[in-house]
Amino acid sequence: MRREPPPPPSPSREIEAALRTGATTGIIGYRLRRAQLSVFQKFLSVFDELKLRPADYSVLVLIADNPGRKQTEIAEVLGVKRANFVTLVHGLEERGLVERIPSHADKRANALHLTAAGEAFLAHARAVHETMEQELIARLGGEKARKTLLDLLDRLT
Amino acid sequence: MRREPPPPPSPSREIEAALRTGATTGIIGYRLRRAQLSVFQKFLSVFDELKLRPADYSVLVLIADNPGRKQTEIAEVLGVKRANFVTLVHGLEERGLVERIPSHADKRANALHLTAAGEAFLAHARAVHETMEQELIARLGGEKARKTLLDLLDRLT
DNA sequence: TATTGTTATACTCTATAACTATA
DNA sequence: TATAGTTATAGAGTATAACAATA
Repeated sequence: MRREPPPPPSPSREIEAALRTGATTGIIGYRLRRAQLSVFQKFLSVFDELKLRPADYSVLVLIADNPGRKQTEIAEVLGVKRANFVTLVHGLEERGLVERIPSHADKRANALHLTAAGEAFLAHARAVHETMEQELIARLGGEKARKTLLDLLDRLT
Repeated sequence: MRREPPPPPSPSREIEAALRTGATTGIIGYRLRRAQLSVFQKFLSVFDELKLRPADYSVLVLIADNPGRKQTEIAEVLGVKRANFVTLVHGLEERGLVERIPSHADKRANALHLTAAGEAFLAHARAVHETMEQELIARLGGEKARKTLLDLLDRLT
């Protein structure tokens, strides 16, 4: 049985230790940012093959669960400006995953739907995501820990 | 006693409800991002008068607790590229908060210190931050909840 | 008048390459 | 050769203003 090689002592480790102790221990925003960046980095590497960014995935999920909604509605829920949402949804449309169907009830609006290809693609993406999610849950220490985390995060939002 | 006016039912609320239930309930990364953005937004509004961004504050705290370190060391711990750290620390230097003292041990390096003005400024900033932190802790439900959150976040990092 | 989608634009943050002066 | 600081630059993400078509 091989031992893990010990990490080399480096100045940055000393400083990191200092950052994590003493007067700076309780910086919630800082720890939140580091954790979020770490999870997003994981997401990017896992979804690299699918060419899906976090925003793309959330848009696909939201359209799938709420078909026929206007661009403005989907964008608002995700906290994306409608001006920036245009580029996002056009990219998904060019890949044949999303359809922008002109609404006959309101000729200004586009109703968003997934294509058949989009549904199939999302099914695969959801499976990939579920695997990642299970790994995160394992790291947290189980389902109960996940629920605790989401509850605490909601109180900050 | 007046009742709060009920929030108007809007399409976005319906969609948000859909997002928070069903198949998309457990997206840890999404919830993490929303909470982080919310806390950073709070930070920006609270520190607007001090013209301090989150990265600025963390740099000041780190220099104060680890005086004499090189730029590269501080930058690395914070996850900032040393190229981008230059602009950051120069800004703090122009405001008279930080000194870049050429190291005589290594003529390539700058040793970072806070000026007297920087120390005073940081003392004030720390007080402001502590107030914000206490508010976050209250929202979480107390010290124990904060400890639980930081522990869970560490497992994701 | 207000809203939907859109374009244009700008600002911040982040990432890489390349240079200089030292080591 | 490698490292510290620096400059230049490019790419995301995000913000606002303004326009045409429609409500």
